[in-house]
Amino acid sequence: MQQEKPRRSNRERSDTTRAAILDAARDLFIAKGYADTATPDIVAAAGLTRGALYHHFEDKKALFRAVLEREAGHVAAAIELSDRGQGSPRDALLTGASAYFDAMSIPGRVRLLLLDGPAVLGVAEIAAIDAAHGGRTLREGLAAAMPPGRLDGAGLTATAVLLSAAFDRAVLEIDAGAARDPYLGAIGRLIDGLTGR
Amino acid sequence: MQQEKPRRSNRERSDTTRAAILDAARDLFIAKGYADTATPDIVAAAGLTRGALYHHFEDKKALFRAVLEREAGHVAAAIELSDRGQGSPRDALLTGASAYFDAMSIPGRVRLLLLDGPAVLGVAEIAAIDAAHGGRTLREGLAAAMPPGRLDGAGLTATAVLLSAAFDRAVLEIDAGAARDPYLGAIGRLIDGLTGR
DNA sequence: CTAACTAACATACAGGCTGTATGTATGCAA
DNA sequence: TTGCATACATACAGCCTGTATGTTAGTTAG
Repeated sequence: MQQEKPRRSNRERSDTTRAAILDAARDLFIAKGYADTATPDIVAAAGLTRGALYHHFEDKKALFRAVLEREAGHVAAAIELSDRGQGSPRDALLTGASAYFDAMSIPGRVRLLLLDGPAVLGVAEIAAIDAAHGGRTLREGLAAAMPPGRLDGAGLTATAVLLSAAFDRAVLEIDAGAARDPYLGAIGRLIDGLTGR
Repeated sequence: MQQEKPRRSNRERSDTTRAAILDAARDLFIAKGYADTATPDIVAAAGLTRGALYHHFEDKKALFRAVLEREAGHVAAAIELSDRGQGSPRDALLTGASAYFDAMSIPGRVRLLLLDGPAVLGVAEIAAIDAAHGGRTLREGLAAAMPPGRLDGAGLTATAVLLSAAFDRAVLEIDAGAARDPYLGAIGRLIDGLTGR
């Protein structure tokens, strides 16, 4: 019974352990929240020790940030993918909202991105994270759907931000057990009201 | 130099120390956040020891909850107070929004009620807290301002929840340094769109 | 090919924090 | 005034984070 020596390159080793730590951390952050998740538990779940964690990440918060960035990337990719529809600007907004609902219905994403994220990293950093992953789309979609010339840049930005907040709250409520249809309907009413029916 | 013996009743002692702990905790939770605030620091600021804290509160989270409830009460009271205007339902909504903006501009309230609160206590408990302090008003105000019969109960509730989310995000942005006017304007546009101009 | 260096971990340690258990003094009630 | 309960203070155990140090394996210079 000769043991198979892995003989992997350093790069491979780093990548796999990094991924293992990220996966385990994600699961535990989702299950118990950031504060109640201990680094010994994370590395135990990944079959490693805390030495590996602190070799790859500066501290627990940096690990959390890495988990969030990966998750935000997945959400952005899912929305991007659904963007092929070329209906009216109004329909494009509703399609995007629906895709956002779908993407955020993956268990744990609400907690990661909308609850623990802002509290642990602060609003500025969270805004930076999902701005880096395509936060422009909503503002542009809204600009396309609004009657032109009625809104200056600041007004448009503020409106897009508030609409995004409505999206977030909707997925929060749905995640907490609320029905999806009333919130998708309410989003539609908000959009229709803004774009002038 | 005879020392003046306080000779206070037990009830008095409890009330003052409870208040002292709540005050000190509020200041530190605001300044450093819930997670980075240590109970030794809280009681040191209050001139007491941890024994007093754990005598009056079950644990750190319960203390935080008590701080939040007091703060939510102040916000609700401020809004209630501004509610005397009996203009159109639409104006009443905008007046309420403005009052909410004012109330939440007290430093630290955004962090307490909108960032740390949901993350530490969970959305359900936060919802319960500000439902207990008059969360009905927005739904009722919206019902009065909307054209009647166009919305069932679930739709109205969802719309009110999303509008409330927009309020929250607006004060978050303003708290983070954004200008107030664009957001008050955006709120107005949302309301006008919902109520059919 | 090998010696030196470095990356990728594991192990050990120091400080701090939370929650609890225990001790003490003061108000209160019989 | 005697006994009990309330309002604290003090002491302790366990856990967690971040760092410092040790060890093994991969990489590179000569």
